[in-house]
Amino acid sequence: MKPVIDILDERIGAAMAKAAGGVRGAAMVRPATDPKFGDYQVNGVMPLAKKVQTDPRTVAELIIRTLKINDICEKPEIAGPGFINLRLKANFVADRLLEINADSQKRLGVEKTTQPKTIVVDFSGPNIAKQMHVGHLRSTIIGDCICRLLEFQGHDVKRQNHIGDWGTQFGMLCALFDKILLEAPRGEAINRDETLADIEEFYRQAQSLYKNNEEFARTAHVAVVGLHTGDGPWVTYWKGIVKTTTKHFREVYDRLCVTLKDEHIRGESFYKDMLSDIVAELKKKKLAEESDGAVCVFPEGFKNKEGQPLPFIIQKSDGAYLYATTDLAALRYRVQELKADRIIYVTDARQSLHFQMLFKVAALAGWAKPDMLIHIAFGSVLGENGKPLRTREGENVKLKDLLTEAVERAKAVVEEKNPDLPPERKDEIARAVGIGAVKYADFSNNRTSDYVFSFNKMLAMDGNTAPYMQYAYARIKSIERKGKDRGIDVEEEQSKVEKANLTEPAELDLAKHLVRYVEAIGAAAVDYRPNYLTAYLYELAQKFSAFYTNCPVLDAGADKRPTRLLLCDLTAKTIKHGLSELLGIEVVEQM
RNA sequence: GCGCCCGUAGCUCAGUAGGAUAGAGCGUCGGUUUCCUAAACCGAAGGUCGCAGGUUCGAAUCCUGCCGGGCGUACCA
Repeated sequence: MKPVIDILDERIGAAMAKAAGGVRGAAMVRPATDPKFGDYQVNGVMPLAKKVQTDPRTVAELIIRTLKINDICEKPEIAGPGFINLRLKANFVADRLLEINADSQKRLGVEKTTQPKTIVVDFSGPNIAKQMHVGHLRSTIIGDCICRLLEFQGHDVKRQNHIGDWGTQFGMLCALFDKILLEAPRGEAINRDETLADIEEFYRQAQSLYKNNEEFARTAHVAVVGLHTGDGPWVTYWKGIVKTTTKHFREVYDRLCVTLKDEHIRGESFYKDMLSDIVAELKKKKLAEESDGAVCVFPEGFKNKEGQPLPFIIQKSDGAYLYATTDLAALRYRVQELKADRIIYVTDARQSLHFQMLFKVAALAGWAKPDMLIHIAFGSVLGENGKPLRTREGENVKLKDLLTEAVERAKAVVEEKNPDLPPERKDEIARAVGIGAVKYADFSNNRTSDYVFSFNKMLAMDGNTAPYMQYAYARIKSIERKGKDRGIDVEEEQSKVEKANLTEPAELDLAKHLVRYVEAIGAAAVDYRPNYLTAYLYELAQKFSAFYTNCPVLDAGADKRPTRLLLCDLTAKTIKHGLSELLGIEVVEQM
């Protein structure tokens, strides 16, 4: 099914070309800014009129005269300085509704792209030996949403979880493992089931020992070398740490309904053997040079505080490599081995300079074209005090704790609102609502802005929140249940609709919005902005609520009820699809 | 200093290649329940879109300057 807006754009575009005698101009069909202007408005007449030096309203008249559109719209109206307003015919909307309902692929009438691309999405990227914290939330869920959107559009998405699993800090940690082993009583092997909390404690111990104990520091250095060369027990310790931590990642991802799996993990260590080659190649290409002992690329257009060229450092003066080096290696790998047409990096906005430089250097080296590299930046999660969210002790808020609190708070609301539900159902609702609220609040904010994290707001029943959306869905499901209780065969009845009967304003309004799901997905995907999707869904839920209060479903007459059941069903399917397929938020049948 | 982002209702925020009278939610005020979940719905009040110029048929949106805030800016990631 071709999106309505695209059909309109084509038809208007053709009529415009005729009217302007070959002078080209975009139709610029947009959703109407106000319902009283209809459903869509044509913004392209005025620029075109300017080109042909004619009064815009006269041009609009000419366009309308040749325009063949009465199969879709009511008579177009010219308004204001030269807008053409378009209002969809109820008949057309009714037909569309049935097409969406008949969509055998269950895609709600949304076509796949005709130009599928291979798109690498780099997101989440937590660190080994540490718990995931609130700083990983946005990258993880926004990245996941982008993957889901692109995949639904038909692209080949390659998720890459670029975890921090390499670096000198692991030398310390491995050295501590070794120490514990040596000091353990004979026969008592190191506990292989150590938890992440243990590892975090080890981490603290190791840091302190490293500072205060020379022998330990030496062992740590040996361990770093050992990790590189693969000698000694070091790699075994490291693998154990990785295993324990990734298990924790998995738990968090599952809880968040994020589609990241173990096979998407390709951490920094994966690229360790490519780093020297990256430096060598950049040197060979005369892009990298030595400066103050470090190997640097000085891409044009970047300046430091003193106005000197700003370096992109790829090798430290002590010979060690940096994340710049790893990122270059990863980038090259993704283009050359994963055959990426596009690479999307989902990280916080503070890293934008790094990515600007990375992309520039990659382009200079000929590893990628600039327009295939995209940094999707996002703002910070702030506490009520307007500063980055932290615990009272000033520590990072652990994601696990944050989600647990969200679920607990949701549980309290369920207990209050619906105390008679069975306990396991309450838990299910609390989980969906609590986790959903955290995710939805993040998605519904503008990606690029910081936002203030507030359990109270995200769990509110009013407004653009997960519970509101989930409630709308649950109410529809309740209608279906009630219908069945009354002996109405809901599926049968709506499947027999041959012509949707959209006479009530609330019905037509809801139906029109359902037809436009594809537009919301397109808008969200093209700018990588989940909030366009949440805005659409919220509007859908609002329109459903209006319909719900104005149009009885089960008590409607035989001429009305089938269409209303159909509207309910398609609304439920759209909400469910948007929430659970595209945003990764669970819906519940009952709240 | 330079660079990036931001400044929209009392509060939190939307505003989809510049479009018509700038929208929600919270809060405030008023109304709706013998009726499919009131975790809902309807209505009202509330704005010099930081300030000043500019570009043009038209600017919250683009350009310039200023004010205010956040972040970044050579060997952390």
